[in-house]
Amino acid sequence: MSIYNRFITSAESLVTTHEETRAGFLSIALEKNRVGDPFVKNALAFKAMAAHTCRAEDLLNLPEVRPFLITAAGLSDKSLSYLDEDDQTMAIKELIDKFLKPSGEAYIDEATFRYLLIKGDAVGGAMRNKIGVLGQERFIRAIYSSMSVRGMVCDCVSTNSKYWREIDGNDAGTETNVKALHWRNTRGERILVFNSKIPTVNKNVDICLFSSGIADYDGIVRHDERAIMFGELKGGIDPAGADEHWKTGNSALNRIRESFTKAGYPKIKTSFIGAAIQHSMAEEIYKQLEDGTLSNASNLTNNNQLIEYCNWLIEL
Amino acid sequence: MSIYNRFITSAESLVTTHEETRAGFLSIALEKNRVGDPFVKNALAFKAMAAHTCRAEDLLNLPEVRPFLITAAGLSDKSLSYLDEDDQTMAIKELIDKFLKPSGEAYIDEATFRYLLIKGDAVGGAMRNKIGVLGQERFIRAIYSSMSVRGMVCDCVSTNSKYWREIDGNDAGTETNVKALHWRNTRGERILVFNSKIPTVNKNVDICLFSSGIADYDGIVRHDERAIMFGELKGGIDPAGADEHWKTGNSALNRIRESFTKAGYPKIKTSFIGAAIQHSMAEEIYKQLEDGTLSNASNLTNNNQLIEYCNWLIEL
DNA sequence: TACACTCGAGTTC
DNA sequence: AGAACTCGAGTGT
Repeated sequence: MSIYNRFITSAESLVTTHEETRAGFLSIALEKNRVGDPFVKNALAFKAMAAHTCRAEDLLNLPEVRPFLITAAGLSDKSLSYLDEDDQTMAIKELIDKFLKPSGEAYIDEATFRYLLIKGDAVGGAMRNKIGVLGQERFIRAIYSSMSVRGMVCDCVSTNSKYWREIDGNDAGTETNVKALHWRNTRGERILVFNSKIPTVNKNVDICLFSSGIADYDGIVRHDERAIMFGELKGGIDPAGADEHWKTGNSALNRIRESFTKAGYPKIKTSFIGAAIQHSMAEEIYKQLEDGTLSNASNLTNNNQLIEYCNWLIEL
Repeated sequence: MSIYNRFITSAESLVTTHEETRAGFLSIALEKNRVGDPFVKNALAFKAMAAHTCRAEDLLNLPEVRPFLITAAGLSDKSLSYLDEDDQTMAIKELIDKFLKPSGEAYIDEATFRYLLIKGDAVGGAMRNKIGVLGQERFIRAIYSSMSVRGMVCDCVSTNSKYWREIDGNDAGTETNVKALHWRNTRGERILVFNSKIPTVNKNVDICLFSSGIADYDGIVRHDERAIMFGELKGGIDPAGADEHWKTGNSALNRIRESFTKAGYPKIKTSFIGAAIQHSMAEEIYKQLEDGTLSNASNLTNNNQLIEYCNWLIEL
């Protein structure tokens, strides 16, 4: 089977360049500084609130700093879903006994420092979500760009709205908060839905293409017979995570194929877009493209490949 | 096909209990405090080193604080592999101009706070590695326990040594830094290797069982004909990560099966041990146990299941 | 030494 | 409310 994407000429052509990796890490650093800002402010606020206390134990009498202390005690917000009030109180007491008291007069600094260390992990988590969102936006800009060249009209519905509006690809920001896009190609109307739970798979899917008009958008994900293509999109640039996330994506794609085959639609198309692609996984992707397991793919950081992918997607 | 593990009576029996999840998150918090300690100390040391400076720019004249500033600028150690000296210097200058100067006299606190935020992400990373190691140790203790009941003798080679020594399962700490175990069962000698790259798969595998004596240990991973079973071990307890990591593990296991089938050994056994198992993935695991795709499995937090798994492993 | 392992910090559906 | 999405912070082979 020949590969649809003219810019995938070999497994190697899928691999991310060093320069793209570098650029990715630099932009992460910049963004991380911004995301961290509120926590720096919180730390300063805590210092002010605690300034009039004399000893570590006094902090227990300030209910307004309890959330701060819970964090300083090493508890992530995530963990709080599994811990009750007593667990949290116990953690705070441990913090005071094992770390704040021993630091003597510097107990406020000690608490502040520990708060920041723990919130640093939180900043990392928030960043990872943001990186994913930025990847989707990059993909959507490529779609607009491909459509713009053809003079196509595209409608959009946002994550935070129920109304469709026509997109002007030149407007800044139109790639943010996109829940779904709609357009018309030579074969009919198409709706591309992002991050949606597909009942047949019982899992969320990054990219979901259906044959549908806007009027049928509600509940379209239940119409297996209208489903055309599903795709996984991985926006991260870390080479160390590349194979890890490809393995996850590959399992997710297999679940999609198995579910749709079982539901009587074995011809469902699948595709993969990744920003971090390493040699070894590129070989696997290339093989899957050759044997038809994957219908298309692209390196998100390779514009030619990405636009070619979008051209294919739009005309599917 | 019937399931080897008597304590896997249904998909449900694989699912992790809330109490185990709670305990896991609590122990993460405790450990995180310990791992964070050195960074708190670094922060204090920086404050002392910078105390005699008057303005943010003065920090540029202190070469010994450059690594500290690189971190404060938002650059992870990981990212440094992709960034050159100039990139790093540029990041530091951004830090000074955008964050330190605007904070006026508080520039030392500002730098310290940002350092801690970034290192907090590092602490998180180190923790995740540690959690993985603790999972392996828990598994090894179960193996010792199972052997101890049978009065079996077990030899061990550490990650940091080339010499085998006999294990006394009652000695504390013998489960740490284990690279491989050796024992003899009714069918012959067995060596269980941890975290080893298997040439045939060209990937690292968590648990690798071979038919081999100690004398043949070197290079045993190249002997496909001696390979008996490969397993994935996931020590994390976060329910939110459970399906994610099962997908990864499932892909890894598929690669093992495919590689060994291609190499002429289609009967290679595979297994999965996970600490965080959710309902939906439990169904998939259970199905794979029923149809023989997986030879065995266990929830790492369920002692009956785990011991039963070890009994099976030891006698394979 | 390049490559791929560890896993949970967030968020969203 | 519960399940599963985002991805890179470490580490080791």
